[in-house]
Amino acid sequence: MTSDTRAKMVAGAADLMSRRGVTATSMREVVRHTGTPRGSIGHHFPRGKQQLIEDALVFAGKQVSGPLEHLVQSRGAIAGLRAFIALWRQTLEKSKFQAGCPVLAVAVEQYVNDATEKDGAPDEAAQRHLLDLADGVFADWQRIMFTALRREGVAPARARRLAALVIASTEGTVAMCRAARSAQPLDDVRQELELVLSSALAKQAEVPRA
Amino acid sequence: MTSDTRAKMVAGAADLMSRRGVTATSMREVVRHTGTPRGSIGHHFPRGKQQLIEDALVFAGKQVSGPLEHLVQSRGAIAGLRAFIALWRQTLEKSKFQAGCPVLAVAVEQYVNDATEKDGAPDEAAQRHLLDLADGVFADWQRIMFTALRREGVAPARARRLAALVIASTEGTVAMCRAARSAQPLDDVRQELELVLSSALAKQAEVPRA
DNA sequence: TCCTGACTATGACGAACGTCATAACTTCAC
DNA sequence: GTGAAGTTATGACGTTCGTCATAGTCAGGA
Repeated sequence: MTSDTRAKMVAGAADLMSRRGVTATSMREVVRHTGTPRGSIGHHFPRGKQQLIEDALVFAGKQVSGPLEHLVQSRGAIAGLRAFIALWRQTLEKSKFQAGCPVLAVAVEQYVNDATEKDGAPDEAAQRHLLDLADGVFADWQRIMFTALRREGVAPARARRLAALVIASTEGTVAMCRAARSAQPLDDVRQELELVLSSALAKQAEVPRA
Repeated sequence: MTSDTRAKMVAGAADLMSRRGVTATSMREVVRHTGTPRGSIGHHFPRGKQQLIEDALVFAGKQVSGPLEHLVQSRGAIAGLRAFIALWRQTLEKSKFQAGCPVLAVAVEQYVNDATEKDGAPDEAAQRHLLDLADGVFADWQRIMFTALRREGVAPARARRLAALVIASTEGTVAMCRAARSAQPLDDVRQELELVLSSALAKQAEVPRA
C-alpha cells in the first residue's frame, strides 16, 4: 500500500537529518542517498520538504518508542533506560559518531523555506508544527518512562521529573558524544542515571503504604 | 583593538546560530541582523563563514564559562548548577523560546561549505575542527563543575560523571524546552539534579576519611 | 486493445547562498 | 596636503536550493 519508494525516502531523510541537520538535508541529496527517483518527490510529498521532514520525524519517533515500550513493559524501568541508551550508543558507533538524533535536530534548528515565501512574512505556522511534532515525540518517550516508574511505585510528580531527566540527559549526551567522537559521556551518564532510578525505586519499596 | 564591527558580527552570529542553527544562519543575515557592513565580512573573516562560526562558538562558550566559573568558586557546586540552569532559562524566556544553545547547534548539525569545494571531497577537516571546538566548550563547562565537586569532597571518577550528567542533561533540556515552548522541563530537571548533587555531597560528608 | 490511473524522468525557474574583485571612504602620521 | 593602511560599499560569479510543468513509462481492468 504505502509505496516502497516513499518509505525509503522517509527513512533516508531521517538518517540524513540526524547527520547533517534539517536545513543541510536537501531533497536532492535524499534521493541521491536512497537511490529513489527525483520525480517522485512531488508525487509522494505534495507539500514538499516540510512534509518529508514531518514524516521523517514521526518515523524516527516510532522507531524508538516501539521497541522501548515493548521492552519496558516486559522488563521494567531500569532495563528500559539501559536499552534506550544502548540504542543511541549503537546509532553513534555504527555511524562512527556521524549520526545523532533527528528529533533533536528539529528541536535545535529552525526550518524556514525561502522558496515558498514570496511575501516577507516567514511561515511560522510550519515551524510551530515541526516543533509540536518534535515535542510530541519527546513526550511519547517520556510517557513510556513515566508509566514504567509509576508501575514500580514512584509517585506521579517524581516519576514525571525522572522521566524528563532520562530523556533530556540522554539526548544531550548523544550530542556531546558526537562532538567528542566518543561514547564515554554516554557511559558516564548511564551509570549515574541508573543510580538515580534504582535509588528512587528502592525508596518506594521502603514505604509501600504511606 | 579588536574591531567593534567584528565583535558585533561574532555575537550576532552566535545568537542566530542558537535560533536557526548553523546552516540556516547566512552571512548576509548576520550583517542584516547586526547592522554591520557586508563588505567587512571578507576583511574581518578572511576564511569566511567557517571562521565566523568558529569565533561565535568560542565566544558563546566563554560567555557562559566566565560567570559560571566565578560563581562556582565563590558559592559552590549547587549554586553553580542553579546559576547554569537559570542562565539558560533566561535565554529561553527572553527570546520566547526561540534561542537555544549555539554550541549544541554545532554539535548536532554538520556544516559543509558547498562553495569552496569544487572537487568532490568534502572538507572534513573543517567539520572536525568545529566539533573539536564544540567539544572543548563542553569540556570546559564540565571541568568547572568537576572542580567544584572535587573541592567539596566528591571522588574524582564520580565527580567526572556527575559533571557530565549536569552539562548533558541541561543541554538536552534546553532543546526540549524549545520544542515545548515551555520552561517546565528545565524546572523538573533542575529539581532532580539538585537532589543528585546534594546527596552525593552528603555522602562524602558522612565519610570524611575512608 | 485501449484507457486510466499511479508513478517516474527531466529540464527549467527564481531565489538565496558564499565568495571574490574593485572602488570609495575614513583616519592619521608625515 | 599627501600617501598609506584600514575599513566599508557594491555588484558580479557560479552553485545549489525547493518547486513546478511537462512528458514519459507501466501496470491492470474494461
